[in-house]
Amino acid sequence: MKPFSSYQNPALAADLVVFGYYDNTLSVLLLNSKAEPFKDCWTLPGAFVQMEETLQQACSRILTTKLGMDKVYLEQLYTFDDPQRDPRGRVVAVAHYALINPKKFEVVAGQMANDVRWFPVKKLPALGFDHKEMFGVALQRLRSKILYFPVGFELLDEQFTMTELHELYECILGIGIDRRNFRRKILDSEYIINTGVKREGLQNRPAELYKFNKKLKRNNFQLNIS
Amino acid sequence: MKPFSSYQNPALAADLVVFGYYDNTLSVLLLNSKAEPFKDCWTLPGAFVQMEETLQQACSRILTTKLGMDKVYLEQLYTFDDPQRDPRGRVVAVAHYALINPKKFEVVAGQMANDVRWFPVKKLPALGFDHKEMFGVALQRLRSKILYFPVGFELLDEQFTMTELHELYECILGIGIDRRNFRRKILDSEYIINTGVKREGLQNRPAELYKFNKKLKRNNFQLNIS
DNA sequence: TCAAAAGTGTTGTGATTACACCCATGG
DNA sequence: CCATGGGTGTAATCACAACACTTTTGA
Repeated sequence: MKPFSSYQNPALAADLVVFGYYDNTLSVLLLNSKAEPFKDCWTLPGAFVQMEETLQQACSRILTTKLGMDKVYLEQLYTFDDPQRDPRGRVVAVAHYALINPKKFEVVAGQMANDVRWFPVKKLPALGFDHKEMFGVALQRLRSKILYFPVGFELLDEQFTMTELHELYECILGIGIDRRNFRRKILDSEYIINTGVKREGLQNRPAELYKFNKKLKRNNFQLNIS
Repeated sequence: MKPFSSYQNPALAADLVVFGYYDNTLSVLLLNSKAEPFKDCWTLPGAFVQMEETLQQACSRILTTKLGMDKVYLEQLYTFDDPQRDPRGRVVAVAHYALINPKKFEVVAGQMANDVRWFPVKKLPALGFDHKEMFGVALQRLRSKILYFPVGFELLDEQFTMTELHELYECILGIGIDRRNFRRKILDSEYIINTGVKREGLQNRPAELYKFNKKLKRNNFQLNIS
């Protein structure tokens, strides 16, 4: 049995939903493609998977070369396989999502794209391919994951205030959460540590700064939303 | 940009973790492969995805031609992409799991396999490729899914007793669940309907038979385990 | 002293757990 | 009448939701 030479295989792509959080807004990175079939359309960043690389490596390659990012939180989402999803031919795409802190990277348009921009998730333009669907799956996954796993820390600075974390959760989930109940829940979970440092220099009471408790075993957290 | 002819693509496979439930045991269907590289080894059923077919269709093809099954519950799990996972060459495999009622099908070994057998999940043999890992992901997914979605009904007969459903949950989750609390929870969720019929002929009190309430909107169920 | 955001506890309610006895049937 | 599994209710506990006032700072 030698299917590797005798059969034709679909092309394999890795596509990325890159989430970033700034100005109290959750955003997604989109490319304005230079090439057909979605020229001048916004699309998710993606690339064909090479014979010798893993999906993770393909994603890293996209992040590094096209976007100037590295070492980010990355998770596989779902594989999209509609034979018609790419007008150029059969492409099976494995969707991933990444979480980054936009402050840490300067986004640069690579050779493939005219333009790379952050779009607030509530103001997305029309997307090419089946990328709207990929985005939907990614947002859903992020929303459910943040309830039982501390993914939020990937989006914030090393140190952050309780209010910043609180606003991040409200923003991602799209709901209001009682401030005191949120604080208690988070502190009880022991996912964060008080650094003892305070954020000074504002014209109101200085907020305590926290950091993520990296030593924590998982399964210790379940946020139920109000 | 014409990557479809100019680049070589990895082979794409669909692999299946087929769960069945009988004799109070959750089992998985394995093939004893006739072909290298895992001749006389147990493996999960799988096939290469053809250019014109979807992953779902590839799975159906496996289920129909190799196993004589059709129209079963099927869900995509995860895509396995380690370049070394198949000694024959680069194969990216999209793992799925299926739920079937073994009573409804007669398992037949297709031309690819010497032998097709059900193995209780607690007594699995060594598996070829990375199929142990695929199985692990599948079991984990089934366990978490059954807590908020009525997948259990795919494994039982059309009509079933509360005790049968209870035992199924205990078996899949591998824990004991209080009988009265389970009953209350399930009935409150309205996922099942009392048919009014009873299972007669046993030498004890006849049990009421229930069926799945197919009209129910989702999101109405959250089983918390004791 | 004022504005603006940070910090803090309590109480009512609803859900979950733990638990034991009676019922219906066939042999 | 007995063995077997089927069916039922309640009380204690816990977790969550709702809620308002005080503190600290800079201007």
